[in-house]
Amino acid sequence: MEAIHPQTIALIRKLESIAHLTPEETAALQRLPLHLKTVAADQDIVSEGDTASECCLIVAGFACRYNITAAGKRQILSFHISGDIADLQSLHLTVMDHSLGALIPCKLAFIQHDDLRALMRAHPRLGDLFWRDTLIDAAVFRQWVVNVGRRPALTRMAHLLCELLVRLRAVELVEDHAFDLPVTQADLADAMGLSNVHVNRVSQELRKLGLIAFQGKTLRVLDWEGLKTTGEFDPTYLHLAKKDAL
Amino acid sequence: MEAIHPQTIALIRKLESIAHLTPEETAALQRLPLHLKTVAADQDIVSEGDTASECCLIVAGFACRYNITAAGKRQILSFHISGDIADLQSLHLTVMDHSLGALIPCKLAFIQHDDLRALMRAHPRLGDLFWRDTLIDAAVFRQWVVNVGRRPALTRMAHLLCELLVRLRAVELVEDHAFDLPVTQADLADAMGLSNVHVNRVSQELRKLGLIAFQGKTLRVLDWEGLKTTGEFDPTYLHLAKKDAL
DNA sequence: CGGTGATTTGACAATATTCAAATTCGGTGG
DNA sequence: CCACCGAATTTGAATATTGTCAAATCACCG
Repeated sequence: MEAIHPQTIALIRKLESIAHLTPEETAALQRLPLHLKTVAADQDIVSEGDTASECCLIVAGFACRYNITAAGKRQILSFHISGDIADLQSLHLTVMDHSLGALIPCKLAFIQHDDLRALMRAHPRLGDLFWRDTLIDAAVFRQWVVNVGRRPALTRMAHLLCELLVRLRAVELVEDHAFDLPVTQADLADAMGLSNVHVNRVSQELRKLGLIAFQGKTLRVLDWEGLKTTGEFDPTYLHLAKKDAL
Repeated sequence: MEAIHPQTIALIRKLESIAHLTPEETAALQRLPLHLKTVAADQDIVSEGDTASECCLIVAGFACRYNITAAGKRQILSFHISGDIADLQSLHLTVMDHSLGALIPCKLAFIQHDDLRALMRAHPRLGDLFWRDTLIDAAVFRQWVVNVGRRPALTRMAHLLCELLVRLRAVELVEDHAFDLPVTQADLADAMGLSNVHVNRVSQELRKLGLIAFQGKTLRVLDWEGLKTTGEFDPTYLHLAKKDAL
């Protein structure tokens, strides 16, 4: 009998945010064999060009996928939080076309592709759910294309913060409209396709508008409706199952 | 016995570009029930907010997925060509978070979700292949984030043209480094997050550099190596099975 | 406290946008 | 076959947004 892994709690919470799980499915997820690991801040978890035979579940921390252009500029492609399998696509695209890096120290749990495949064979609905998860991933990429391509800097930043709040709330990491945002303005700049200087100015403006406030590394949303309006934010693209309090 | 549908040739060619198909799989694809339809230029095929129960195979033409921002600006998210199932994601994300529109008159073949599900049940490898296809879709979105977020306009346009050439060549729509590009500069602008005026200037520069030439609506790549270099183009992210002549 | 990294500020430059008008292209009808 | 029409492309000038560089201040951690 395999052990029950407490690290899967985050994963189960995440999957429950996008679909319903049966007790059998939950139990099967809890029995997934895991290889635990911690990585320091600014370390690559998987690098562009690598051939993957396992997927990386973020148990705790804050990670991102990114690419470096020929000109040496970094573009962050997505942020990943507790419960995310950040490189689920490696199941069918074994060579990495981007890197996965830790933005702060992270607790990780690696799952062998073979174990995932066995799980999906035994529980086809979980297979569909994992597929759905990668499709939501893609929906987020699409919104980022819109954000970076067509929204001015202030709107862009508001939108990104809205997305983070909703995603973090889905896995119960938001309390009273406040959450940990343990990244630098330079990281945010690389996510939004802006310079760090400009992010700083836009961040100040969001604060002057009374929409947000920083208390150290925790971000408090002071005016959720205002932030959503400023960010033109519509959470449909996150395809959450529980649509409460959006 | 179901009929064999010639419209599936494009789909089969496309799928063969990203994986190998067995004769049985090919035969099963050819028997897929199709609803044929044609749409005029600038018509929506599926609109944001719609609930989908079928997927749209592009048999011929040129389509795009797009979003309109609150400020009324359009961001094109992807271009779709012969052989693409442009909204395969609707299989697991039934409400559309973006629209699918025809850029020129298109021949379409709609496939019911139920028929696709039956096909995948009978041929699990095809299920994996469709999943893989949506993952490549996501990989393209990621590259577009990089393109729009971190590459200057000239590089951005070169990269987009490289991508189109490689994708079109994979379905045998490129002859002698030339292909049909039946879209306006305004369409390209909306794909790259630029203004139409700037696209015009950048297009002129690519021509002055001797990298490309237009003959009406057909684009001829005069210097493929140069265009790849200018566009910082690495086709890995397209995850093609046949890597010849990249 | 001291030092390192993050944030903030200011001045200036570069890139891209907007607006408006001119030109070219492609198709259509006389 | 040519004239004409609307759409697409091209051009120019002025403007806006964002980037770059450099320095100053702030904040956290040992």
